[in-house]
Amino acid sequence: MRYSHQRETIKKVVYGTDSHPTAEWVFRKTKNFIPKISLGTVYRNLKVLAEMGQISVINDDNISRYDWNTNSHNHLKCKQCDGLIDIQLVNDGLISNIKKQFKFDVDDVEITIIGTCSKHIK
Amino acid sequence: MRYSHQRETIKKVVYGTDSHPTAEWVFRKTKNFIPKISLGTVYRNLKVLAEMGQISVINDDNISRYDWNTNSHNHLKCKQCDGLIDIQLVNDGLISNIKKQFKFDVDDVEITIIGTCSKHIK
DNA sequence: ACAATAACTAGGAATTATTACTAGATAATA
DNA sequence: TATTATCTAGTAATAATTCCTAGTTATTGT
Repeated sequence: MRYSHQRETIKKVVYGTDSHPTAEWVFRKTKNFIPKISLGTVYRNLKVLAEMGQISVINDDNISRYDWNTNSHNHLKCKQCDGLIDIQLVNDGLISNIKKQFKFDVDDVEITIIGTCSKHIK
Repeated sequence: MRYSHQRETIKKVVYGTDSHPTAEWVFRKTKNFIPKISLGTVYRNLKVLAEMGQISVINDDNISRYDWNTNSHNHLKCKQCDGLIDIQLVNDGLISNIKKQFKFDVDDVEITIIGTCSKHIK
């Protein structure tokens, strides 16, 4: 893996937000630093960063969003503003339970809680 | 909403499997009954069936899959065979907890457990 | 039963997100 | 500094899904 200015900049952009941005958003932001960067470069580098474990990918409504937070965590998803909020739920016992009950080797537990965030509750 | 042979057939196809099929799969199966059905019709009707609450939509790796089971339930997703297995986890207290802790009105809790199913564990 | 009509369909074009390709640019190395 | 393997910009291709339109069909009133 060779150093690349593009990849470093893309990484900084993702690390600079909590908004779980899409590739398109990362592309627009990165253009502020590298105006001639191409969308394909953004996609390719988001993918390699994810493969290297430096960012994580979130699957949201059939589009990919990216997250600097690679620790296993969960999300509150607001239907009103479409925002994703990070939370940390403790699943003590859940994993070992699943393993016993279903003979299923657990790698990760994805929990997304859909609803309405405080901004939209009167 | 008018009766339509196509829609009824599509619904029966979805209700006839536990495999959480994609639109493409439903299209192929439905063609056995209505050879001239078009993919657009399948997509449109899957969407209206979901809007009517008669089927549910699962977002899996950026493609939509459909499920006759509209009760809130959870999934085990096997990385090896790409299968989805229905399970029912009890989240006693989780919802009210989230509501208190984050002032967030919960509509649904989506839990997908990623890993390896029994078929692939030696 | 029949005509009127609003909703539905097939077929194909359009759109959106993403990946693939390629000629030229650039980081690493000796 | 020359070599070279990796990377990028730009663009074409692909995949999933939605949109559009002329023709078809279920429904309703007569």
